[in-house]
Amino acid sequence: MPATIRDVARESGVHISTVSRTFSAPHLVNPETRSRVLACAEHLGYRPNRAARALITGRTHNIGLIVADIANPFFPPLIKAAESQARQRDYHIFVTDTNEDASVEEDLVRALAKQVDGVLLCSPRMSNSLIEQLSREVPLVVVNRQLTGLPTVVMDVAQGARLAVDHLSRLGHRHLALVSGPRGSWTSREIRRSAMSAARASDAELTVIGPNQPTEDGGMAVAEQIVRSGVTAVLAYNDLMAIGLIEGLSVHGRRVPEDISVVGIDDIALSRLTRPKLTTVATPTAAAGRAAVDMLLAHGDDRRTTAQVTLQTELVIRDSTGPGPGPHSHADPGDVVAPAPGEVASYAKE
Amino acid sequence: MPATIRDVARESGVHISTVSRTFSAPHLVNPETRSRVLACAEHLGYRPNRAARALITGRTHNIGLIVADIANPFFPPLIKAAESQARQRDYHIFVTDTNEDASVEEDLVRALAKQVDGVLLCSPRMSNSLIEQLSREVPLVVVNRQLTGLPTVVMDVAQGARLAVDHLSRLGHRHLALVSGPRGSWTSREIRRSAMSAARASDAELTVIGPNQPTEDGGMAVAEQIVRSGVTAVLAYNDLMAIGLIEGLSVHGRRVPEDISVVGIDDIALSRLTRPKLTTVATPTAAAGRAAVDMLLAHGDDRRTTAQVTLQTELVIRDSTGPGPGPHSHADPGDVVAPAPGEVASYAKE
DNA sequence: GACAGCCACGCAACCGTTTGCATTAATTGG
DNA sequence: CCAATTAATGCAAACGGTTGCGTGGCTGTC
Repeated sequence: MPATIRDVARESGVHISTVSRTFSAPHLVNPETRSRVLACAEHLGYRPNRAARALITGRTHNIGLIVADIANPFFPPLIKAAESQARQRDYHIFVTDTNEDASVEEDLVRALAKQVDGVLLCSPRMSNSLIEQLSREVPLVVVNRQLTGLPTVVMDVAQGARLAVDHLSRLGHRHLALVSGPRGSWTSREIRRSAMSAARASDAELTVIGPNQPTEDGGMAVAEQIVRSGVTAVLAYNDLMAIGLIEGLSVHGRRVPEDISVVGIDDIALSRLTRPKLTTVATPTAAAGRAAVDMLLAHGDDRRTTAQVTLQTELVIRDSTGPGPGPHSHADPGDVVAPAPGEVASYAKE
Repeated sequence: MPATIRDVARESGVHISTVSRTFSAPHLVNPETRSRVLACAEHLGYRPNRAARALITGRTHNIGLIVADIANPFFPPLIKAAESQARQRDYHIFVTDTNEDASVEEDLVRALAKQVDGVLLCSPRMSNSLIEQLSREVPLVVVNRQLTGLPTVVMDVAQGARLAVDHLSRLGHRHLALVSGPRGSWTSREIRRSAMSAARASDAELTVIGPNQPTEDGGMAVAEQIVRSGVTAVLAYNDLMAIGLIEGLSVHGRRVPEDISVVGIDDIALSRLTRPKLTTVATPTAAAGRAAVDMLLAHGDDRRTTAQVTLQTELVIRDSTGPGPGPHSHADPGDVVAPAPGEVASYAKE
């Protein structure tokens, strides 16, 4: 039913190869002929069939994007940024969702492999070795996990976690808890590692609780443990969990930040709208989406370029953190000064 | 590089057509041969090339899904449901985002048309006539807009708006405002129509404010107008706006629900987590996603089946609505009883 | 024992494009 | 004025599958 290249060729009295060239190599065809062909194409409503083109060129002009959970507000800005970046280069994005299930990731990559030119793997839960194996079947860019030998883009969550712990300890909190994320998350391990060393450096105690589901419910579910543990400040794996946790704490009669301080990570739009407004570590998700697309499209066919991008994070101090029972540390001249509420403390990329 | 059907044929000593049949029509090939072919295919890591298959069968096994804004939490549950429904039938979903811009919708449909078997058009902002025109170029299922002659799935927001207005008027509110949605939204028109008639029926006054951007910012932006208008209760186009509005009202020193009651629409996950928890009209988004996929895949090639599905909505009463200045209407025996907070009032589909 | 029928499989055309090569016409240089 | 370029187009072989049709061998029937 839809017009094919042959219809256009017949209508404009040239060979199909000429029609093909008017679209894919216009400089090779006489301007006069070209405009005639274009007119016919327009008139017939002709649009090149991408499947057929893909068959011969080997490029589908599609990109796969696999995220753990579309419903997690962390991802949509990343997706939108990737989409608009891709669209600019005449690519389309295939978004899919694994429901936080490591075992479906593999299937999805394989299913996508044949109909895309590459896959953006965001926040993978599967093993490094499996990722490496898959990267031999289809070009891969990994987001939110560092992996040698593959192009990756990560947020500097270690820096963010350090900022958060420093902020809490400077407020006088000596007993902290870390509510960690899902099993298999590189980000969660990274946060844990960095938070522990930061706590040690400022002589605070850090209890790790997890792994947990990275959702509101996951945060709510640990509220009781937090209360029992007696800590006065919590760093959560992400904002969603922090928000769920605050809700759970209120059920147990604890107020934030008066009784317990809570810090999230991600700075999703929502964190500005809850009460109290959430103190959190802002991660540049849109930039990550753009970078990932750029990296995938950059190395045309040589798979050797394996750039590793690290994006910096910032601590955004809002209303969910307050003074703890310990002594405030008055900032020394040489010390990093905690910014006023609502402002932003950022460190340059190392 | 990747194995093709010919490699498998060579390795297993049969013709390519036999290999093809082992995958697309297994009953036509001898079980013994079949298992040999399957073994070779497995061994070579062969996976059929969907682009090539699409070329001859005319079916890509892909579905396009166009939404106004992925970052609006209303959509992710719909997307996830559509994805999982599609996956069950060996289809993939292409998600794209129009940034609430009517003019990019057309381009996206056309761009998708050639690489999908059909498009799910969610919450379109473009004109009916354009939709009809596009539906002749690619099978379309329209979600969140009623349109004769095309398969559609809509939520019964008219019913929802009526429930909301009745709820408010029963609480004693006589001056209501409707914060409407974006230009071009069928849902917004529908809500407006129904809310106005419900207000008239219960002798309340209804001020319409809009059109507005359907986001938190959009809600926040109308707070001042609401305050100036002197209304005591507001129905917002969606939860996001309701939440933004509540935030904006607090900036103007108004408390919800003590000073002003607010009702949202959608029942996004977030509406349970804000303070106060939002009273809202729950729309069955997941069911809509599933239904849309089913409808698209149902009518194989006959485009004549144009079922219209309407999904029922429910009023969920939480903490953002309270008594107004007017007299409470005590529920008559024959009246619909407002349910206890946290419960659900639902009407059967008409 | 010949014939109808069926089962498995091979053959080859086809889907809509791209692209290296051949062909023709027009242009340039010597 | 002819040979050598160059520009514009045609030709046909791919790309990786699917599918209608044909064929050979085997079984069962009378």
